[in-house]
Amino acid sequence: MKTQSVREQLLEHTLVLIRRRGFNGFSYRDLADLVGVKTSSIHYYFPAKDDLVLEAVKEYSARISERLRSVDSSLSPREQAEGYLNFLRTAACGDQICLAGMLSTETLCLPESVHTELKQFYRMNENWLMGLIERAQSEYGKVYPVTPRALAQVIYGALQNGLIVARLFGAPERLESAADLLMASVSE
Amino acid sequence: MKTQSVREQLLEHTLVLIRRRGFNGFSYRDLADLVGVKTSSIHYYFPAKDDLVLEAVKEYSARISERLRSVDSSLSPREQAEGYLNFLRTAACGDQICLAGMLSTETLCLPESVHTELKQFYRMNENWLMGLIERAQSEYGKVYPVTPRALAQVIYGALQNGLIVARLFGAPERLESAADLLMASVSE
DNA sequence: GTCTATAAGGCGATAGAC
DNA sequence: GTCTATCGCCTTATAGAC
Repeated sequence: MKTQSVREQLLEHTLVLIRRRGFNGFSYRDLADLVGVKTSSIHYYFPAKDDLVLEAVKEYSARISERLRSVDSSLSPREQAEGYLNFLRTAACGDQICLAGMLSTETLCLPESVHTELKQFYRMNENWLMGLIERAQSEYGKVYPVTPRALAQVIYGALQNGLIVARLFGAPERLESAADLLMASVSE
Repeated sequence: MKTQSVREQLLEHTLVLIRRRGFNGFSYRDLADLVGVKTSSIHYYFPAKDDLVLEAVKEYSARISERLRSVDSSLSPREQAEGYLNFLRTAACGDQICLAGMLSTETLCLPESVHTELKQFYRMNENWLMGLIERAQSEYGKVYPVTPRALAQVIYGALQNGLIVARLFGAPERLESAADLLMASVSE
């Protein structure tokens, strides 16, 4: 466990708070107590709550981007999908959903700058899944009832909802219907 | 426009407020101002905010239940699905997502009684879609890469996420990828 | 039923000492 | 950088008059 600066600790706990309770579901006091500072110290690093959430979504997006980028593309689409799903399965066993999935329901309460980041996040994940599907299509000659783009959007949306519903039902296996469709879509 | 009792007006505006901004995103003051009463009057009908949200989700669920029940089951699966989608398309053109889709992200802030209603709501919609898919399977001899139950869960989750993302992107057509998969799944 | 008044505390945010 | 102190407002909720 590496030592973190106060700013890093604030951002880290903000990620957790948002993924658990949403932008409107936590306060500066909650965050300050977790880090062990006073609320006024948060304002030193993040003048307004909008600044905090913007930095949080940028950080979260950067982490997922790095994770996608680090996937070994010499693996088969099936193996790549399995790795992607195992990451989501870990989340489905806890009480945190995707940060973007949470914030996108709070769209009307968030500034344009956050919308921009959230849209980019969705596109990044959909495009990555679409790449897998297209490769399975060209290499295995698979045929789909809808376009690879539409299928990627459906699967990604179902995975997002799967995390939400897994937590609601207290049943991580709720993610598996979407996982099954993804695996079926990229398998030979 | 029928005259509504104060209680009915409160519930009606609560549905809109939750679908726009979520449970943590509106206050008794917001609601009171919309109806034109004082906040203390809300407490007369709904002692606590938890009571208000519970009644709201029950009312919303009853409306969707009635809508599903009233679908003419002599229509083809394709026609039934088209009607279901047109209802969702109307929502996707406004700024309100599904009430259950919104509240399910706020699970950790809501009482057990609301969880129970939300779970029942998800099951109702998934079962209805599964019925369509199973009928298409038996009547048209369609084969799916996953079970009808899993496919119904995937499609319903993708439709829920579709409403959220349609609003985020300001693009109602974002719902169409999930709509396309549903239509492909129930067409001859 | 609806109101006024108020309780008791939480909210984001700022000023200024250290 | 972090603190104390405070501002001004909002929050849910209740008591009691009408």
